[in-house]
Amino acid sequence: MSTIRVRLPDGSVREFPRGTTALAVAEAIGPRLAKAALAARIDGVVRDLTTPLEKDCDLEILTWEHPEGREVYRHTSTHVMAQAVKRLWPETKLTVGPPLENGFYYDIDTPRPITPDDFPAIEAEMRKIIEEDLPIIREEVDREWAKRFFAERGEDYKVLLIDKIPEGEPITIYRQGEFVDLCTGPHLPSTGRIKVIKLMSVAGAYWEGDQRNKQLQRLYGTSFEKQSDLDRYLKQLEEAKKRDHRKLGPELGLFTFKEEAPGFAFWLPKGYTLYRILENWSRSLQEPRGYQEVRTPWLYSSKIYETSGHWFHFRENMFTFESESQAYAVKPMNCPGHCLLFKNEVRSYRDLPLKIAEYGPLVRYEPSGTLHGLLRVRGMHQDDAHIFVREDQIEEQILEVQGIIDEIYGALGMPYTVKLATRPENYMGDPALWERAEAALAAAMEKAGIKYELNPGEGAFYGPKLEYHITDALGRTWQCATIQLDFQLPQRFDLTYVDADGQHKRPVMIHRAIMGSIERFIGILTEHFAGTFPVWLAPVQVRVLPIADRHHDYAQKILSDLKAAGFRAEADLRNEKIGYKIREAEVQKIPFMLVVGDKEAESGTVSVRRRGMKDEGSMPFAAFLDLLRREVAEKAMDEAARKATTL
RNA sequence: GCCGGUUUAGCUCAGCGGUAGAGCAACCGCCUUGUAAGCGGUAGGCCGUGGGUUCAAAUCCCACAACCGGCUCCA
Repeated sequence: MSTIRVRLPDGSVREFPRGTTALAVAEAIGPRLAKAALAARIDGVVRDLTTPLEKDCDLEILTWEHPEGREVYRHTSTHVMAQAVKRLWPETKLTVGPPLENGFYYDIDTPRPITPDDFPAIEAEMRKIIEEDLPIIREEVDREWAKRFFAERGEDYKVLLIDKIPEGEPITIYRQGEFVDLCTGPHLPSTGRIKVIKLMSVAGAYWEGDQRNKQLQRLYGTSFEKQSDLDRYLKQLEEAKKRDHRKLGPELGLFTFKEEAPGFAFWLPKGYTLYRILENWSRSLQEPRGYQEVRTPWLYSSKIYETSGHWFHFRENMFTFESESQAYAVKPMNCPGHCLLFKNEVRSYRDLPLKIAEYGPLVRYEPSGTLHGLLRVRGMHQDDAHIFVREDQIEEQILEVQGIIDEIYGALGMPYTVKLATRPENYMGDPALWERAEAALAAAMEKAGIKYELNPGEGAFYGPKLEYHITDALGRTWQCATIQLDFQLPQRFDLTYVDADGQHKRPVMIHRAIMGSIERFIGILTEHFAGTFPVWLAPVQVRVLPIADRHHDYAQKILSDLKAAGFRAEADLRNEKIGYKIREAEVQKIPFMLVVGDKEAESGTVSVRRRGMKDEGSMPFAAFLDLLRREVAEKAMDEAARKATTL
């Protein structure tokens, strides 16, 4: 039979001579499709456009509109980049170069470090390679031949990579001009198909991601079909930069960092207001559920961490020192202290579940290179709690915590997904207990009707954990809330309670945090809302703007009434035009501006303007207070906040 | 911690061997102001810190620190 039947995505079936390439099929369908074609999905597998079709199949032509099409485009782009680098520095050794969501990178071992100053030369060479429109040819080769081939070319890493390919799998190489790379593909038909390229940055990266291995140069780039798409992407990056909490925090007077205390935030009055709102919100959800808040020491003898196991597992990450020949550490987490509190009294089964909450300071040594604004700090405070339970209470307690999580993330409009992190390599304790703990967490999620993924080997050393990954306005995910089940610390601290039968029994410990580090949480919220906090969170809710000096008395009266009603307000009494005052309030993202002049002072009204909106006209001051009360009580999201969180 | 980069006025940045500059903010005047920047003036800097090269260093070299982009790590 010399023809084959090809079924297209719309269900239609067309016949072609056997051996017709996917690209030829695209051409037969239409010249525009052929021009846009980047790759082909043949019976569900993404392949080169140049792949000959040998039998009846399903065929989909992939273009820029398909994520897989973009991936192929970026994958070829990274080959072009590698080729350019090899032309400029032939001694360069290649390792791996995958596509990314918005670009690509290649990890290379270069004779000297690449710097951004080299980018223009590399980009120019890339454009030349694109200009040359080199055909890209796939070849399946013999394993030994490939090893010899790459060894001769000095591509030592490629030889190592070949050894990692499982026996029996085909070894494929791709050629474009003088450049040959070990690669599974697929790729574009020729280098000329790439239109717009740009190198983005260069960074260090370890071979195989292992710190003990040699550090390579990771060269990042991106590519698009249209210049306008690149421009839009660069603009997006600019926008993201504008809502960077490290920029917004100081601008909005929330917090600042100083060289004298790396990794610690200075909370400015407005930021600390926000901080206290979040902390008190947490209290208001926990106290009715029977949590008891404590404050425990922040400096401990190393002995307590030897007991807990942290000394062995995390000594390198604690600030430790010696005093009177005794080793001490600044508290990096609350659990050991809470274990001591549990032991402070004889506990009855009637005391369980015992919920101990603490918002105290924690200090962890984070290596200097890892610090990142509020998102990675050395000094922090968690909305932390430990729940001591009987084994039969585990499920109900996890479900209760689940309720708090839903309330908090629901109010903030942040969806989450759950992962169950299981026993890591450096685990402590009896594997049988681990299995029970993992099963208990899984059962609780089943009961709550929440789907979860497994995150194998990512649990804490003392127990498995449920990780809540929340998604922010920019679509990034953050792990904030966590529920961890721990059979180990109760054992190591020899915690017991007296059960109904008079026997001493071992409690189980649930470690849980919902916002996680409040510092980090504020960093995330700042970027999520782009600083446009909804009125119930905003450090300043209202700013009163008098038109002229003669309205200052009325403005002051409005201000003091707002404060008396429990709102966070300020007045702008500077000698400036109203437009100027409004601009400043807008820049500070204050939810409500109250303009007051002759008309308002006479009639006891205020002229209301919401941030991001126009003048909304005047209303009696009492009516405005009602409006404000309602929006705060409802945790309402105003138009500007909604806009900031929906991109 | 590792690789690369950056560090000049409160902020954003220019200056890149020859006596420190701009805009915005701040302060002081004038204007008494009606919904996103009124006008004029004043003041402000051991050019991240410490060494070195040079007749001369913000500028060149070295070390350290902080920060930025990544990597590794994250109880």
